Amino acid sequence: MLKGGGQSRVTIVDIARAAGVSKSTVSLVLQGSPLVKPDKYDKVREAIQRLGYVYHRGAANLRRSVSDVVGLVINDLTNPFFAEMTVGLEAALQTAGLIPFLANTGESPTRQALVMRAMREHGAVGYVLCPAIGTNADDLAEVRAWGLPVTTVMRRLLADWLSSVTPDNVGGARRATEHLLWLGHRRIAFVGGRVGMVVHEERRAGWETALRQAGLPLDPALAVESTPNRDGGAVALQRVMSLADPPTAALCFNDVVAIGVIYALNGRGLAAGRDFAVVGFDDIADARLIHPPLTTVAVESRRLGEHAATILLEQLAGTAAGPQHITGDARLIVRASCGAAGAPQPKAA
Amino acid sequence: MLKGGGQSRVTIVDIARAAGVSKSTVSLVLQGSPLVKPDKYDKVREAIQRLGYVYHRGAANLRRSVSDVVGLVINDLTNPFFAEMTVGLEAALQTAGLIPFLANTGESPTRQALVMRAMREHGAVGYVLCPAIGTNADDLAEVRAWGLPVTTVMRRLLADWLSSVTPDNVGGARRATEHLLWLGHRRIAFVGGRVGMVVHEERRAGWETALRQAGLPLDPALAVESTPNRDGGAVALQRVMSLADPPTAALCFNDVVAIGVIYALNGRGLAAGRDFAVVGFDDIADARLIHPPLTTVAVESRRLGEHAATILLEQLAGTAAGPQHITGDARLIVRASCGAAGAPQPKAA
DNA sequence: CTGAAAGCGCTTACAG
DNA sequence: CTGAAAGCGCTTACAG
Repeated sequence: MLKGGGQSRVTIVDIARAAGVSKSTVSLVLQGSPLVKPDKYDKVREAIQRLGYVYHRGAANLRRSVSDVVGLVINDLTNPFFAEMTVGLEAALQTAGLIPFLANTGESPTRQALVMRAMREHGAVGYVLCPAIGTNADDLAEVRAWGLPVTTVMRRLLADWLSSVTPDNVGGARRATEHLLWLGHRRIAFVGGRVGMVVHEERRAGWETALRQAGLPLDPALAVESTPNRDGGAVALQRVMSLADPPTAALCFNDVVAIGVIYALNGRGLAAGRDFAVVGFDDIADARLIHPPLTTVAVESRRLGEHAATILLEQLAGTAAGPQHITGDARLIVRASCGAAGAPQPKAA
Repeated sequence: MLKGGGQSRVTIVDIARAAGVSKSTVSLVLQGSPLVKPDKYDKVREAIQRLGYVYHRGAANLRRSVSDVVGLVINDLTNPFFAEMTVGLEAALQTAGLIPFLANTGESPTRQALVMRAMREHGAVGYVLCPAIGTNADDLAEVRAWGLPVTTVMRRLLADWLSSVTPDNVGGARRATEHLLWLGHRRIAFVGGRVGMVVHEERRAGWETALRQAGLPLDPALAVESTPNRDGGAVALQRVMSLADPPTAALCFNDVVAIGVIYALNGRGLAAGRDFAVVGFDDIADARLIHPPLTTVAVESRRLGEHAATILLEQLAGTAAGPQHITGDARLIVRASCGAAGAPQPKAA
């Protein structure tokens, strides 16, 4: 609200006067029209340079009743996984000539609503949304009423008007669990995350499916919730290890939780990959750098962002009929923390 | 460019008709003017709700010749340090009622220029810029010509028209080096970063100052450049350890480099904090979680972003005369990697 | 190939 | 307290 454009702004009228043409001609030059004669074209360009003219896209869009801004509404940019995804998203949209409004909601549904409305008032014609924890479909009722395309990414919401891009959480968790079973484990925990988070439900479902298909009983005590961070992982591990019949392996909600688990194992004098098998999910940058390197399910964060951009672009172009859904890859990457590869560093207990 | 606002947009004229008032009255209601009688006021609000009107801020700003958008141009959002800083920045600006256009340049000066121009065309009235590596003042000549306030954050540029917010790199590096000297080290390396990066120059200057004040000779072989990431840290450590007279301690360009150094030490059978002292810079989240916990210089990333927001707001309000400069804190945090605290985990060589 | 005129959605003096 | 009119910076038929 604060500020004007400085001293009186240079407009196409000024350019027209300086170049000795009408303002329509200037407008045509601005749009690269072939209708303008080269000599006038050059005069206009020269005047633009000389007067330091800057195109007022808002005015143009107002007249044409179009807009090229899209909203990117992200739950938590300080999480490297989401940051990576956002970067892929933003680059793809920018390449397509759209101008992305990017906002961080810090996992606050309230701020999310505020920000989406501000973007709308500024002409957003579509959104990519990674919803804040606790967002439900009702929170988006106002957004829905706008009738604009919205694509959720990573966190699916239960609403049929939304497009979505998610990794194959169920399949990835199933394959990871199958790998642990193949290594001979029979007591496999599922550690971390919160019931109610869609991602948690899906990954846990993959774990359950693998156990069921192996004919193993489902012990509810082996699935323990936590905050989805390192501390949560550490706490959850303590919980599960204090069971009468503790597990020998854990599939973790994500890599960050898995790293917490590895530290907690160290604290108990146990080494991941030797005394206990740990598998993560996401394949964040830290996964390969921690000791032992973390076996995990790789999710292509940047690609997920690009997929979301693709869907949004199709919706905006009107070539897509109704909401679209893309499921991204979730590939098991075997490193040392599950004990399948030889851990490179010999350690005394 | 793609898209109109869907089916014909609801405007204040529609609201005026529906509420049986003139459009000026609607406009006054929108601005919360006390001039409108309560009964008409309510009628208007009701019509707004019923017709699903959304305020067209672009049109309003065009008419008033003002704008509330500011540009946030960030080098690399996938780096947790910059992500954190950005979040502080964005929140502060949003709270002030501005609407921040956030863009990631991926360390590309070209993309940076493109993005800043696009923002300008969309009405940006000021910028906070964390410049891409390799940006020099000339790259910003066009930006400068716009005459808008620009605040750089973290990476200072040599240009007197820019405001800046930076941590106390020189002081922090000096204090860290003094601590290593106090612990008895005499061969202290400065590892990582690239000559030409202002941050590198400043931190290196702090290291040099401490050595000089201690009366120690400056051995140029002890300062080795690297890419500012883990791999760079690992490579740089190898370089410095292969000297005829290797160091016993290293001040690292940043924490990420320091973590690379710690891993490389492990690879040589050495333990940071016991066989070799390592100090980082930044205090990223990983610093306290790695083993051994990293002694480092804490930079308040979020605060830096908030400082930058403060400066920009003052410039926009016109209360600041000329460019402003803020230097943020840089506090030494002693953990185990420098050997001052007892490393908690006993390990065999 | 170029110029005069209308209009995008809003705000703001200015009458009444 | 409210309405008619002009105008922000642009684009787009429409004449010529």
